[in-house]
Parts: sequence; structure tokens; C-alpha cells
Amino acid sequence: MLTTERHEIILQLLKEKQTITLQDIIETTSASESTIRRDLTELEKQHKLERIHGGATLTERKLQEFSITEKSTKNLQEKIKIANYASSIVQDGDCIYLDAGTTTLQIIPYLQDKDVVVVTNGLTHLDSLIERGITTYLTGGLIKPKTSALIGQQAVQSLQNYRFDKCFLGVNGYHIDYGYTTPDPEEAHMKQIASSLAKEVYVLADSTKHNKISFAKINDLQEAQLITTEIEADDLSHLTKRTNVKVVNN
Amino acid sequence: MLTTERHEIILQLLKEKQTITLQDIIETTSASESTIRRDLTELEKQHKLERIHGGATLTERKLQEFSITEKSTKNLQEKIKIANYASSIVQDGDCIYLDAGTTTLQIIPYLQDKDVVVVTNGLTHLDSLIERGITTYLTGGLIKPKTSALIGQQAVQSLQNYRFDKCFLGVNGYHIDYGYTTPDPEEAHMKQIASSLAKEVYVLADSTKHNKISFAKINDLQEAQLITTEIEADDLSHLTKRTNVKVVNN
DNA sequence: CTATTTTTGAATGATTTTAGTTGATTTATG
DNA sequence: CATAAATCAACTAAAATCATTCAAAAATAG
Repeated sequence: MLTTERHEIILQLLKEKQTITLQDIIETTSASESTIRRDLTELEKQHKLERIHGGATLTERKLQEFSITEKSTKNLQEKIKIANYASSIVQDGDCIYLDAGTTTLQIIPYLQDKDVVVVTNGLTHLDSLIERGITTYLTGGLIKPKTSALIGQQAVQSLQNYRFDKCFLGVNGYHIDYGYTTPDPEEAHMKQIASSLAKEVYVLADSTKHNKISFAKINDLQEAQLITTEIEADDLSHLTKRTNVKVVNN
Repeated sequence: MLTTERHEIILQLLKEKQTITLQDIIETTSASESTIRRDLTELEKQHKLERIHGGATLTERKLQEFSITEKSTKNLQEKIKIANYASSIVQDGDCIYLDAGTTTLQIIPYLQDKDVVVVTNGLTHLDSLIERGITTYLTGGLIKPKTSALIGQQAVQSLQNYRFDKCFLGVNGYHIDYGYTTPDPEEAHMKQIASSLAKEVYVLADSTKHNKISFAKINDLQEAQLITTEIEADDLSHLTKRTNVKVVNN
């Protein structure tokens, strides 16, 4: 039997049963234990599944995909990929800032078991954070109804009370000359301040943000590491002259 | 059986029955007592449930989600009456502070057409406020998951940025000698500071709060106007010696 | 066809999970 | 309040699962 055949079978089994035991797989494929173990290791590396003691289970991401099949726009898939990578940067004990916005929102499920403290100005993040028992500080400030973000002088001031190990920002556009931009100057200002308070700054941007310029400038490219996906080779080579880019592929 | 399978079963049982015994779980999973204990310890660490002597129960938060309707109805009528009166105090142009809690929450519908600015530390208030297009500032601070209130040093500090025309507080008890009290010292502190920043302070308390003493003192009676309902005549006459009481009857 | 690489299965010892036991703690009952 | 019963955390040894290694088998390339 071909390796890829076995992989297909394993993934098929997973789709049906959500979690499977090693024995299950051995019986259906009649391959040896070691072989299946190797398969699982490989598939895990590809983020196709998660190994657990005694077998394997669907990734949280895949689980989401199933539960929101219809809603899963291409965009969301990208954001989840990016968020998944971003979460891998986060370490136990980190204090992190999560910008308001849908991209950073996707990071939260992956923070479940990490011992982190989160500061955010995004009201939409709260349910997800509280649900997972993550210690959360909210910045104060004026509620901007359209995006449910906290902004304004009070928001900026309350940020000053914190220092971050990592800062994750969403943007509306990034451009090699014009840097990172977003429509609302108030929100841009929040992002600037948050950046300045963090040891490491990461900008999360799906492919629709590439080469886009919005109204308010946040920073130049070189002031953050850009995490994106589905970018063309020559675009990438341009970008890498200015900043540290991580391209997430799966 | 896989560990995650058992966990799933346990959570499923919980969803159905709210609280379960260790024996229940042992019978349905046919795993040993020690194993189930380990599972419970693990799941508790993930905030998926709360261990109790002899079994487990849903987290207080989850429980609230389920039973919130019935639990609040008893006092809800009272609270609405009180809130209705409180809102009549509010004038166009006022800047008001709304304490976290279910009583102050009832004020919001009546603020619909008044041109006010609201500051609050209660996350549960947000939906209602935003929905009605009320300009809202949130204090910053640590999120206390149980009550969804913002507390702590950052919360207190961010309050200092404001001055209020009126301040509306909920309490857990008021007593002629011991004043206004509430269980959490952190929340009590927030209420103190908010009071000190307001021209007028109003405490909203339904009849279950009468003569009750809780752990942390907020203020003496005379430092606020008490708004309550369904109070007996001689109790009232005692109270009026110490503070300004408004009794709402309908 | 042979040499080289890749894949496979089996064996090893390490690690994780488990069930049963102990004595301590909590709850129920008279 | 004291006693008994139930529940609990901590420990131990056995079982299951795991990662690693190595040599044989299969696939690939020259």
C-alpha cells in the first residue's frame, strides 16, 4: 500500500470519527504499528491532525472548519492559518497584546493551554477569552461601536500601564513604501503605542492586505515582523528587503 | 478508550445533568475511580467544569448561562421599578457612572433617548449600551470572570480620568450601622472611587438587600441616596435618620 | 543488473497512563 | 458532638503506549 493511500485512509477515518486509536488504523490498513506511528508523526507535522496518547484527533482548526462549513470564506481560512502560526510564537508566561480585529481573534483558541496574560482593546475578543479561562486585562476607553474597539485618549493612557512580550496587530494594508495602514487614526494610534510597549511586534495580514494603502499610517514595515500567506514570489522578495516576513503555507 | 473520549463523555453528561457523581461517570465509562479523578482534575484545570465533593458540576459561569432567566425573575420586577426611577433622575447632558451588576443594567433601556455619556466597568452592560447607540466609555482593568466586572489597580486608575454628574451603584447589602457592603473588596474599592468622583451618588438596592451585611464595606449610608422598594414602615423611619431614602412603589 | 535510497517491521528501553491501595479528609447520621 | 461512611489525594506497580534504533525489504536511479 502506498504511503499517501494510508494517509488518505487515516484522514478519512478521522473525518468520520473525530478521534481514532492506533489500533483502529492498524486494523483498517493492516500496516505495522511503527508505520502508522510514522504516518501520524508526518501528518501532525503537516497540521492535518493532532496526535494524542493512543491515537489521533482532529486539529482544533479542522474541528472549526467542520462546524462552520458554510461560513468558511477563503479569507477566514487564511486568517486561521496565520493565527495558528502566530500562536506558535507565544510561550508560557508571555504577556501579549491582542489588537481588536478578526485576525487576532483567531489566535485565541490556540492560547487555551498556554499560561499567558492577555491585554486587548477588542470587545469581540472577550467571550472567547473568558470562556477559555485566560487571564485578561482590558484597556479602558471609548467604545467605537462599529468595530467594538476601545480607542481614544483613555485607551492610550491605560496601555501605558503595561509592557508586552509580544504584540499582535491586524492592519488593513501593508505597502513597501507606505508601511502598515488602517482606516481609523485613533485605532492606528493605539497600534503604535502598543507596538512601542512590546519587545516583539507581529503584524498579521491575509493576502487581501497586500500592497494596500489605507488612510492612517501605523508604522514602517521594518518595525514589525509581518506574518502573511499566499504571496507571490517577487512580491515577497521585495518585502524581505524591508522587513522580516513569515509566509505561512499550511 | 482514549482519554479525550472519556473527557467528551464527561462533558456530555454534565451538559445533560448539570451535576454528576463520580459513580455516574465510572458506570458510563467503565474506567477506574482513579482515572476518573485524574480526568476531573484535568478538566477542572481547563475550566471545563468544577469539581465538587462526590463529583463535578458546570462552572458557575456556564451555570449562569443556563439558569439566568429564572434566577433573576424574582427580583427583576423590583429592579426594573428601581431602575425606572433612577433613570428619571438622569438629565440630558449628564455624564453618569454605571456600576457592574444586574440592577444598574436595568437602567440602560430608559437612557435610550437621553443624551448622556456613560462610563461603566460592567462588561454585561455593553451589548445593551451599544445597541442603543449610547456613547460609552469602559474602564480598563482585569476581567473578573465570575461577574464580568473590570477591577484592580488599572480599573481604579482609569476611573480617575473622569468626573461624573451621577453615579449609580449596586450593592449586596445595606445596614444602618455597617453601611453599604459587597462581597469583593476589589469591587468595593471601585465603587468607593466612583462615588468620590461623582456629584451625586445613588445606591440601587432591591428588598433582598435590606439589613444585609456583606464582607467589604463601600460607604456609610449618608454618603449616597438609597433607592429601594418594598420596605417596611419602621425600617424606613430608621433609615431616614441616616440617609436620604427614596422608596419606589410602582 | 547493481548500487543507493527509501520504506518497512521488529526490538529495545523510556515514558505515559492506568487500576488498586493506603491513610487522610470531608460529609452524613444518630 | 462523636462515630461511621463516603470521598479524597498521594503513592505504587503493572499495563499500555511511545520514540528510537537497526536490519531487512522495497523502490528508485544509474
